[in-house]
Amino acid sequence: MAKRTTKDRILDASEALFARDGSSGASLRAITQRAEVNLAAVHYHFGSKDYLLEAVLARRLLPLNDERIRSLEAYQQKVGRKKVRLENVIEAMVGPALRLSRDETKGGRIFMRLLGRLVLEPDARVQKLLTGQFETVLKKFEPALTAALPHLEPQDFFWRLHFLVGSMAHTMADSERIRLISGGICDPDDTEGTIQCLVTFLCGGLRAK
Amino acid sequence: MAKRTTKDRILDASEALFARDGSSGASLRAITQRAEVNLAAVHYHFGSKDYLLEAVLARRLLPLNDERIRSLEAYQQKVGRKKVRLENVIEAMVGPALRLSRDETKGGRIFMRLLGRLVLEPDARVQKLLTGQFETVLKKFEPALTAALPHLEPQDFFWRLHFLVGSMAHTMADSERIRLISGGICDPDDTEGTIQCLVTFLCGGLRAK
DNA sequence: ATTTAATTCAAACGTTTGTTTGAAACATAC
DNA sequence: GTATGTTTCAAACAAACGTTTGAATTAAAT
Repeated sequence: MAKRTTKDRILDASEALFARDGSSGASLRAITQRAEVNLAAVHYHFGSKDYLLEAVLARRLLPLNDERIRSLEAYQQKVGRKKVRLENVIEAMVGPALRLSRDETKGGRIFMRLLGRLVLEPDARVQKLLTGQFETVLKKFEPALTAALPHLEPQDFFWRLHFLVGSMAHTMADSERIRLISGGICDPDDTEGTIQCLVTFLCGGLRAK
Repeated sequence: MAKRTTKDRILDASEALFARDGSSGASLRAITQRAEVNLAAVHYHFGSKDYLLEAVLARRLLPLNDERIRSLEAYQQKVGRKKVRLENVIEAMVGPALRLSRDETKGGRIFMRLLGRLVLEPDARVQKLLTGQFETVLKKFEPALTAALPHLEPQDFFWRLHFLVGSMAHTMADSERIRLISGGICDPDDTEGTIQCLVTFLCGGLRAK
């Protein structure tokens, strides 16, 4: 049995506490205590609290965006020169993200909550990392999206993309509230059902009017 | 000229700094310095940092939800027994919120950024306040929404409401990113245009399939 | 076994944190 | 003008913060 290294234990504990208490609310003492690791280990392995946060993000985000792009390219290869279906493009975009948000072995809800919090944090380094990641994905998806939505003006196109991101982020980050407000009718643990429901909604909105 | 009281100055400064730095990232010293007020004034007027945050929220949220409910009731009175149009119901829900988010005399973007951050903060008192507010609004809107969307299963109904909240919250909280990713094509300062664009998208999504 | 590098540890550093205190300043009433 | 209640102020409190240090420990290499 491969034992978890000090570095991984710190990353796991940081992810959980940054998500719960915010990047300034979570203290290194609380993190190292949870990780059962010496306080100074953070600075030894990561350099500072800020670099630690970056490492927590990178560990999940880089594989996620790889997966998105791989999904899209796989679909594009499959359809060849035929017309792309909007549903499939959207699925390639939100599917991997939502699956990650429900995969507890990879941070799951915890990481998504953290991500949701960081989006509104104006820290320069964090913002650069996040928008950089998003732009990489957008660049890859834009041709397929415009091909599937030829009637949309550029202005509406970007606005609706913006709304899409909002729905997706909210669904990924806050998975228990839906259970509450629906009185138990909706089950966020049904990942594939949630994805399909979201894709339907988004495609309806993107195609509107 | 009515001069701003100490209490108001503290509320304004808190709103700005809580939004920028988070509820734990913003220190009372930074707040009182910005408000040009003595440090102890916070505890004299509000009791503690936590109660201060509550006061910042209540100042904006209570009037907003009053306005939403008033908008809906005004529309319901106008149409009488005739069939309600989905667009108008959604407008009554997201319109006041988005207008508030663009009204710089009432906190505007600053308050919305704060709100967006707090939604994911699991602090018990804050959560109770926020979900309580949302449930009040939902109770009022639910009949009109189900009337305008009779074909929707309860499960889909709540999921799509959830997606709606996500798009709305994201649009309110993060008004500059859209300018960036659209390369300047979209203008978040055009409040009514943004509202119409959002309402169209949401209604398309709500009606989908 | 000895040397070298990598990692862990307890303790302390100087700041900054939220909160409290008691006196000073102000306003309002008699 | 004296008295009363409200608001402001500078100063201090203990606690928690991120970070640094140098020795102790472990692992790897020779």
